[in-house]
Amino acid sequence: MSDSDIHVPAECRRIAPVLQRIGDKWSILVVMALGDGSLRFNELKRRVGGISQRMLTLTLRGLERDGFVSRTLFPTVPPAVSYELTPMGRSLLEPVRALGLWAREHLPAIEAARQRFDAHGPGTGWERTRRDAAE
Amino acid sequence: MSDSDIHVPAECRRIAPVLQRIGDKWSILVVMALGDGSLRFNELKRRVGGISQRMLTLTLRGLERDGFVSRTLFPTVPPAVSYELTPMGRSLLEPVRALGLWAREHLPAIEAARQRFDAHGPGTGWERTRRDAAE
DNA sequence: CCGTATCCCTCGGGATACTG
DNA sequence: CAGTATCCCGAGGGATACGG
Repeated sequence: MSDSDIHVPAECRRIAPVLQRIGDKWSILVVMALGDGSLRFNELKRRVGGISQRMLTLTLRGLERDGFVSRTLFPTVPPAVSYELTPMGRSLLEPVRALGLWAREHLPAIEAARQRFDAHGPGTGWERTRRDAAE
Repeated sequence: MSDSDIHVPAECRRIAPVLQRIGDKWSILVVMALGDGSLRFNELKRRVGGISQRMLTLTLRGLERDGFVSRTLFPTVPPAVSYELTPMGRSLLEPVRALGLWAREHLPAIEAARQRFDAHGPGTGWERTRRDAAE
């Protein structure tokens, strides 16, 4: 299977679920928060900011299930739990950070495009009409 | 603003929306389908496969609004419309493809992790318990 | 401290039918 | 061909309360 197979529909369908996992509301935030090292549940909650207890739990379970995050329980009283990225989780960090850098670099352009689109409505911006049907 | 600012909460919050745009159910599929060149509406629909007419329209509008895709109308009868990636859309393709390669490379590991997790339940896999509270 | 359980509401998104 | 309009359902996710 060559690298150029990526654009084949069948290939796209296989990677799409992964993209959506990463693209869900909280996963990347949690993964990036764990990028600097292990964190306990409530530390993580504060770091991410805005996430509900329920969603942090669900997100962590999902990431743990997929092998991105490891969970370590210290059976003390009160109990302590620390989360940390697995090797695979850390390797995920690289392409995700690349996308992050891209996003940061192009955010102004995106917002500008939105304003053009919303202001002048569909019809300006990158929208065009060809009087000639030839390409 | 340095590169290391990526892990700062405020920075993450800014890139998260972009990640979610890309991570929605159809956007990447459409962007990747357009990676090879411009396509007309129904060509695109067939290429992506499984997308409803409604969702293709909505996805394209979103991508157009954000400046990823340009729409060109040929006022013939019946009308023809072709979609193609803008320069920014093409530049997005790079980090997305990087993530795609990562996904393909690690998909087996992810699926294996899932089976461990689902079979033996939470408790095996990367789950651990520390009898000593020290780290 | 670290969750699980429940309620509830919004939004994504599929199916279908209709227009220029 | 390339959409728009309508209906409708299930998943996503917040708020809150409770348990070990």
